[in-house]
Amino acid sequence: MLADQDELQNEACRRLLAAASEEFARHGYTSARVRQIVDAAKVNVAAVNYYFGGKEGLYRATLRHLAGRPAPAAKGVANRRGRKPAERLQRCVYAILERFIGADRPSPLGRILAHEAMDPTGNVESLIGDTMRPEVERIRELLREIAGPGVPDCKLARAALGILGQCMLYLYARPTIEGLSPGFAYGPETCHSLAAQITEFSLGGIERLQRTLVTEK
Amino acid sequence: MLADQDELQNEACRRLLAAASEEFARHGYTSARVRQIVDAAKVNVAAVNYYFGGKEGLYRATLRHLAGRPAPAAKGVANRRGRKPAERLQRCVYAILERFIGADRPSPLGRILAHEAMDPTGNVESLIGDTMRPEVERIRELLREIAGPGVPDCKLARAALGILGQCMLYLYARPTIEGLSPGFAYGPETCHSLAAQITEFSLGGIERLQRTLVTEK
DNA sequence: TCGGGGTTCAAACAATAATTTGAAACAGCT
DNA sequence: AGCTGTTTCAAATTATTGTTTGAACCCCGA
Repeated sequence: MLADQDELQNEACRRLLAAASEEFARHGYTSARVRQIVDAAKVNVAAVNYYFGGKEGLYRATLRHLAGRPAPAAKGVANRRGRKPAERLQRCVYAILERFIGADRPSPLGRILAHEAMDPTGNVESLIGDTMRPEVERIRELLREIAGPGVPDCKLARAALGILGQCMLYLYARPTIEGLSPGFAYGPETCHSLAAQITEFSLGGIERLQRTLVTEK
Repeated sequence: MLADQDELQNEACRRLLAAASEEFARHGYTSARVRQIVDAAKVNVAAVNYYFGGKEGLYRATLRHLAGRPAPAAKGVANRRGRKPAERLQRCVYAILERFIGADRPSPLGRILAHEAMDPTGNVESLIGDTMRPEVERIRELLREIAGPGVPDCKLARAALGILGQCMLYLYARPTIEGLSPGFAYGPETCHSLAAQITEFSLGGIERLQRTLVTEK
């Protein structure tokens, strides 16, 4: 069995990881079939045991491999000072969409995490938290900046989750959405226009939160 | 094998369907184990074949059983005239939350549909559309009523999906959310306060859509 | 009491899927 | 070429899971 850092040295390993990403993304850990993976990877069945020690080992390696690479739009971009908070929010939303939904094709990591969220295997409890939490935190900071100190923390937290929810819908329910609104198509432009729409919508939501707060007082 | 309408006549069938709902909801069709189901139902393994002709038959029966019952908050309530559109929207959102997320405990139908959305088995293509589409349609009509004729249809459609997305997050990602914000707890009150928050937020979003449209012109 | 439909049961069975194995192929080195 | 360690392969093995079987059971009417 290979050491962790050797995972990509080998051609067979690389194809195996690529195929595994696809299969696990489509079906989740339990429903994924190693036969399917090795066929797609054009590799013998024994290879997964030889290199990764079994299905679960391959799963863990896949997770490491996918989560290891940094988010497509790095932190710095969205956080750069000197931009309006609204614009930073939009960049942040775009980054989430790109990372979890995928700009050109569905993001394997996103789908795997979605499966895990629905039906945890125990292999990623921390991973989910570690990859999601920063996103939510960043949004919440931005919202705080936009909304000012008046809006209570709990409402802001839920608003942040709401934004995340709007993004995640396009990850979780892609087949459903495509069936539901035939005009809707996932394409390279989708991420941008979605980010714009979600941001706009959410800014309005925040404004209204502020206003109703004032009214209540 | 029993005819469809006899599914509930029998004590064993009832327990079987109840247990199946739970198991399929937790893990989805493929990952669900019939042994798990029959154990929980305190019924012999052979029963599922005897009564339903197999795992898939049981799955279909479960779906019929769950989807057959009308939505907890019937159509009429949300659509009653003489209320402000905003209030009707909130009732509509609440109905969705209650139906798919569940007021007291997670809704099995919701979770099964979520699994299907992620990884379709082909047993419910129509069911998903049939249960989701009316909700989205209703929301879109309400939004049209609220937003007036100025906002283009496509933006309204996405806004409706966005609202649905905010709701669905709490269905899909329940374990994640609970892990992410420890203060958050699902309880009987959750549906109401969530509905209020989501509605408020979304009304703001719509307002802003109107305003930016005007500005653009 | 008897007999027969409907139901339950433990055990056998079949099908699917993961893992292991031992031999063969390969690459690099002397 | 001959040796050595690594990788690949088809086939065998084991594990898990869904399905079937045939006997036992139960209830009810003749």
